Amino acid sequence: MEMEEEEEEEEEMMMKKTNRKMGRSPCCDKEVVKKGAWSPEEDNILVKCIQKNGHGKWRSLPKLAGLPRSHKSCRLRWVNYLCPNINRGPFSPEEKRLVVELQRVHGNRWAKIASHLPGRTDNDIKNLWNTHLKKHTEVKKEPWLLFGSTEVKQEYPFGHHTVLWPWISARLESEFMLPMDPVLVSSSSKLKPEYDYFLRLWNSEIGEKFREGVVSQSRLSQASSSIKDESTSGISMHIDPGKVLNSADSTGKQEHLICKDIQLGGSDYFNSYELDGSVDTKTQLLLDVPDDSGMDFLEEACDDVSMYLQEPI
DNA sequence: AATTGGCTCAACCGCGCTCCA
DNA sequence: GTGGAGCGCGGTTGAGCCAAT
Repeated sequence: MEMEEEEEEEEEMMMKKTNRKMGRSPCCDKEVVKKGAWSPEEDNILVKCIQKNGHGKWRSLPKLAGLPRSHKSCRLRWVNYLCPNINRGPFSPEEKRLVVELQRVHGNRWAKIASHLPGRTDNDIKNLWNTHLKKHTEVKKEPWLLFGSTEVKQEYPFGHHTVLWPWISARLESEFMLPMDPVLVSSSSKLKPEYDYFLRLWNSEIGEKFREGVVSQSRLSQASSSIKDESTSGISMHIDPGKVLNSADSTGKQEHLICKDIQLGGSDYFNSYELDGSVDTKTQLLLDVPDDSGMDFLEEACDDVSMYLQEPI
């Protein structure tokens, strides 16, 4: 049995070497392969084969397992269904909210989104989006449309503006990733216009108070259960002086951003950052956005947050 | 009871990227 | 530099299920 497998592996190696020189071998897709739903027997064979040989060599796996399936089909079956890490339960409201926020940030990059949701596959998320969440596309594009909705009033009883914080946090988390790309660091002009706007919002008095925990933990938890706090300051940080990033603001002025490694307090998604340098406390600065930027709703959010911060806790 | 329409989700298809000879 | 192999990803399809008519 083992001898046979060794011979097969050797044959596989020989085929690989030969194919390098003789062009593409007949793809298994073109052979007679079984399509359609997988039977429990096939699942069993695939799982046993992967447990024995590991996954990664998808091309050779169908032959190894003796399955009349394409390597793509085998991979898909494992990745989307048989992998033991997969969470096959229904999506929680929190997961749905996260998918919506991440879709807003990343677009239809389902694999990227799935990487933020342990146990969920890109296919699951894609299906969730197409079947449940797509109808909210307009709201996704224009979050201020959430203002006043019954759902938001129920979920954000302390002010509908708070619905924006998870969204803003998600944007920041994503946008701050951009300068970490060496290409982008060396060419900040490639940064998206919105990037600077979100930085300034986060860098504002309001953002500062938000970070410092003026918005108390209890309220934060109601504003977004995605953001977990460990201390009264709301966010626990560790400074990494090695990560000093540059970005240009709308005037071309360079700001230095010190990226901090954040203790997430239970959330592995919402990283947070604090800005070092010229902290502009004027809320008006936030509103200095072109009319066609699509960010006008933030003006209302800023007003709401300002009023909110003055409310007794 | 039969039909229809909508919904869900597993699976397929094809494109594009990366690696390597 | 070029082209093939291998793989991952996103879009799409279609079978099965279920509720409404």
